Amino acid sequence: MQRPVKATIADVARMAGVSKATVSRFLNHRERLLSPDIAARVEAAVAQLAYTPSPMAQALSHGRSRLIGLVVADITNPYSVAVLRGAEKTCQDAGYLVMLFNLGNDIDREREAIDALAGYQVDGFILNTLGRGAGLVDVDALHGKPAVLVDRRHPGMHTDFVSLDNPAAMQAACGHLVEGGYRELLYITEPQKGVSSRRERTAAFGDCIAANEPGVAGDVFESTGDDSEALDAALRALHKRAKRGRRAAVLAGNAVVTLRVASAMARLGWRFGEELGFVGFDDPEWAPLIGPGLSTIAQPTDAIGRAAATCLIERLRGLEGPPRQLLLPGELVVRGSSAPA
Amino acid sequence: MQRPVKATIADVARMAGVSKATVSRFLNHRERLLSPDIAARVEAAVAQLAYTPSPMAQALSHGRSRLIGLVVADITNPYSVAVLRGAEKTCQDAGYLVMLFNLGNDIDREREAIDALAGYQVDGFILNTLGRGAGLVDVDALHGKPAVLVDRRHPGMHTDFVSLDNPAAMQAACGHLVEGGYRELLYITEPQKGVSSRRERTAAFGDCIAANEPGVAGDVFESTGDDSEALDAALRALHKRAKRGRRAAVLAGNAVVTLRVASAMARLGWRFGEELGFVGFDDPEWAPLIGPGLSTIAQPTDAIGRAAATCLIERLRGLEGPPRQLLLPGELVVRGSSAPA
DNA sequence: TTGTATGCGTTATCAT
DNA sequence: ATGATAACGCATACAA
Repeated sequence: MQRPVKATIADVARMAGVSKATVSRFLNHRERLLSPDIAARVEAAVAQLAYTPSPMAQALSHGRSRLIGLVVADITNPYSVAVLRGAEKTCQDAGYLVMLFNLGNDIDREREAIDALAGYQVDGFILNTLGRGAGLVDVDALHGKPAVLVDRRHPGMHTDFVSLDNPAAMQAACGHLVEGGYRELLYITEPQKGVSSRRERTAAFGDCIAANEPGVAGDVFESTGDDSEALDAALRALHKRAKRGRRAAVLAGNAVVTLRVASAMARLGWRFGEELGFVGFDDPEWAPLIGPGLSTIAQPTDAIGRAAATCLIERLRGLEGPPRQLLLPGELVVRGSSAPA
Repeated sequence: MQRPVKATIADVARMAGVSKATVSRFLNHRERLLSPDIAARVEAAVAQLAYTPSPMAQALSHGRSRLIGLVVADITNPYSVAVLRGAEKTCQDAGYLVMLFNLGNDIDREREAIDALAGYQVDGFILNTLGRGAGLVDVDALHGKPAVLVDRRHPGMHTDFVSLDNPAAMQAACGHLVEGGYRELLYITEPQKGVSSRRERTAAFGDCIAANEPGVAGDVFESTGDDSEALDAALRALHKRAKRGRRAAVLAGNAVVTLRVASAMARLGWRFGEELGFVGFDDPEWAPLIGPGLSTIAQPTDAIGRAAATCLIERLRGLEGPPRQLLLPGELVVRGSSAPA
């Protein structure tokens, strides 16, 4: 005796003895008066049939799908997942569903992702992609739909942008180390390529060093996943400089680099906070468990995701105006790895 | 001079000088002969206009959306994300897009998630949920669409099921510890409640102990996130038993528990492989970095995700037959935490 | 083989 | 205030 087929607007109309148009109006334009008795009848029918409009049909007709396309460069990245989580929740709460497209670090598929998502009439995009490469989207590849960029800017695409306040975060990290007596700093980042967040952090690191010269010296090392020898060598060189009476510390550009550095320290038999100080961007759950605990810059990932979704939804509701930038503050989490002398 | 509006089948038909039906046939039923010249004209028009059918319209008309609904209990869980990654990739490769719904551990929203997804006409479901609670879906809540369960079975819902081979994995872990000379085993799991995978692992642990009695003794402890004292006490009790000349080891039911145990060990000032041996389910990236390295049972998460998606897509292609079970083998990764005497 | 007409479930534009 | 009807973009019986 079950109704496996969902009730349609026609069913409701028939049961209420009115036209489909009336039912539609009841649902969408409650403000406009409809005679109370008719409204009551429609309401009853809707309740009885447990009627819910088909989002697909709505999308086809009215243009809006209540779908948001989320493109992420690499879902393996815990940062991306953390952001995704906040964004998805906010979308859900606002009645939007998320369509996910993972690029798997295939930088050239960005355009493909946008197009696939646009095919499903998504109302807007949240983009956490590299912002470079062959598949790079120009602003009008978005099919006229609004987008918000997360963590990484795209050259020439001026849309809303949400990210960590990289300069402030880097300054907090550097300041903390300098205060702790560290004088030789090495910033280790993934290859910058064109990725805006990496460049911003590296630039901010340079600014911090410049501001503390000549007492403090700094260097930058680009680490790739496949050359642990180079990383070890860089750490040894840093340590050698420390030997001349200047304490040395490493700054890691993200959690992936932090992991590499931790592995290198294990290989070298060194301890965080002893041979080398350490502060890393991102605050993974395992940071407290490595050696004396890793000091970190915790990103407000959840807030970033929520802000991105909120930003987009505001645009979908018609908010006009120039592109906005939301730069959220990071939080310095002090643990043993950056212990002062 | 750009065309911001996507070409429709009508545009193609007009340009080719044929009817929409002919275009549709050209796209969907290439096998049926259409006169070569007409086919050529349609093909040219399609290419020229860069025409792509609207999946939404197709879904509305033809019923199929090429959308797959993915419901996950908690996207914070790295296991879920790892599975999601494999599944999403396989779906993409098969031309399906993934709609994501995260329950955020709100066990009662499962039904809501299914309904929301079904509203968008998803062709099928991949479910990595708890399988209990008020919102539990019965088999016909799926609106007649196929589903595949991942990691957790649902009582009374017989659909395809993909998961780690829990008994074999537990046996490998226990066997390894017993061989290494460990005699007092403690299995620490999240509260089992009704979750099938937790129950299976606990049961398998019991079987392993039984098979090794009386030489080996085992106990089970349910750990919640908010009572570290209880966990510490359990570890102390275990260690006390070890003192009587029987080496003791902990088995952790998943990565979350592993993290809790590692914190506890740090609090107690104990070292893995010394005071207590250790093997944990799941192989997080940081496992090598905790103490002498944590021995683990690595789950083939990517393969599980791929298998789940493949399973579902086969059903979508019409595969009939009784529900299938895919039990994938785990891999014992030996590190320092389970060093023999 | 190809074209015409209809339906999928809604919303919106007209009348009434 | 309400109802008929035409889109929306596509697929498919049916007619030719």
